[in-house]
Amino acid sequence: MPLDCRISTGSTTPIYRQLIDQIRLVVLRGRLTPGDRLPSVRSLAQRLVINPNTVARAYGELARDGVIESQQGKGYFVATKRQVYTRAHRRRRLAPLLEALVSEAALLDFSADDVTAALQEKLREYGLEPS
Amino acid sequence: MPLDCRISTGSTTPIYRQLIDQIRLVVLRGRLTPGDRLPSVRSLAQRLVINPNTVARAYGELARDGVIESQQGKGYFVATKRQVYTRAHRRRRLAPLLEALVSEAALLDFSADDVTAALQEKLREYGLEPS
Amino acid sequence: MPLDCRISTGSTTPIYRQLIDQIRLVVLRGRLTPGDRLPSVRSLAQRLVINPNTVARAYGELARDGVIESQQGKGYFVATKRQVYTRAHRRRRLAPLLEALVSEAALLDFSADDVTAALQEKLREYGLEPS
Amino acid sequence: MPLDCRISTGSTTPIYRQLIDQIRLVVLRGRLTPGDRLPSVRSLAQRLVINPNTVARAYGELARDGVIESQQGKGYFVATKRQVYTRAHRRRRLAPLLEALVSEAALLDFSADDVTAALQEKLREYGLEPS
DNA sequence: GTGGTCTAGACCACT
DNA sequence: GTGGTCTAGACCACC
Repeated sequence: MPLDCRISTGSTTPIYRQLIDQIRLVVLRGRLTPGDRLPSVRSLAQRLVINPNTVARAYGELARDGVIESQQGKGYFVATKRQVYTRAHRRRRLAPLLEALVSEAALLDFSADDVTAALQEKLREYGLEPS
Repeated sequence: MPLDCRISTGSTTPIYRQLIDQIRLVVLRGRLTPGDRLPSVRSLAQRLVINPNTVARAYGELARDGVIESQQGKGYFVATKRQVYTRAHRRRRLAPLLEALVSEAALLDFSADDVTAALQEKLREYGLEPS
Repeated sequence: MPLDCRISTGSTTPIYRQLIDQIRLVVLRGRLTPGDRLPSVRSLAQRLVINPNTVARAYGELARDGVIESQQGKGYFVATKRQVYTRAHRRRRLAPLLEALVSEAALLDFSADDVTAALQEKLREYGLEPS
Repeated sequence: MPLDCRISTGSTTPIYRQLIDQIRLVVLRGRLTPGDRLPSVRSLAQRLVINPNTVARAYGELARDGVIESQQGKGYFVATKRQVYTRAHRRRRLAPLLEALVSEAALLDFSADDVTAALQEKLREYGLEPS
């Protein structure tokens, strides 16, 4: 049972973004490993009852980011070389979100402990446990 | 030395948003206190070499949020009554930012400890110390 | 003790407006009756510690509206002919405020009973009792 | 027949405010339901013969208030989750409008009964019947 | 095609 | 002088 995605058409985040995020997570969690084949554009589109172009776009962007690779005529596969981001790159991507969170928290007069506690809870939700 | 703002026109975050964030912080830090007058729309625009409409938009949104107040023909002033929010309201406003942070952190394969450490650092930057 | 006004300089409503409203009310309530003399511009300004121009402006607008009358060299007096507004005029002035109230109440999902009850309370605050 | 708005350019209330009020009402009355698409900024501007920026401003403020939501590249849609306010919050938002109404009514020498009757009428106009 | 931002400049009302 | 509104037109990002 490879890749069970759940799409909500009513959401404000576009479908192709939902696909991208879910596939990235599936790969990250190791439920699909390097070399595994993804469902074909058409089959996934049919299963999720969405436009094949939308799936194609998600696959395309994932390929551009090096998460998956296309093999002409065969389909898309999880990339063999795992994407390695530099520490700096990863921090740079996280920074604005961290900034937004803390700035809003400060404005709302949350204490440092409140924010930290809320973060722990949300991390657990995402399966990220402290060591 | 009233309200030294720094605007980067090259940034992806729009100018009016940069203004809003900086003014919110200045008020939060107490460098401008209730009743203090802000620079006039036109003078600030001239100083930052941006369009007065852009400043007006930032001021307008801050006023809608209750951070500052306008007095016709006199200018903008830091709001006298500080906004009071309910616990539920505050959590509801923080939630999407927390969600965005952790979801991106998971995608980037950060450990729970990494995120927590980064949060602590940013909290300190904002003057929020753990008790 | 004629005309005890209370001015709040911190308020967002300009001082001259506060003066106008308070004097209108005092006349309306009959605490100053037609022919009564108002404090001189300079004495009232001194008492309230505000700019004489502000008092002059308030008096001027009240005179323009026919609430008070100036007698050259003698001072300002409550108008002898009481302003008579037509029913239509008065309703026209109240209408937009009524519209604003009910429209916001509807948006906030208040019941008709809630709004009516809140109105009764506020009317009592202003000394307007139902017959 | 989607969203018939009527704009009066002669009115003292700004166009963008008229738009906001009318759209709020249309949503409230259920003539547009959650998920429904609003006319595009440019098409509505063209239809009403006003500047697109004016429509954009109205849409933008409605979005900030959570009445509608924007989906990049797709358009504006009636918000799916209806805003939930606390009792205290709702009363706080209604208070200044109530104050304005009663204060003006007192100034115009309306009786408590007059104001109450006028309120009942307007409430009925908005479909709010007393229980 | 859609919304989002910014500029330039005009006119008004208020103080 | 101040803020408030509106117009005209440009450029970008996203879908």
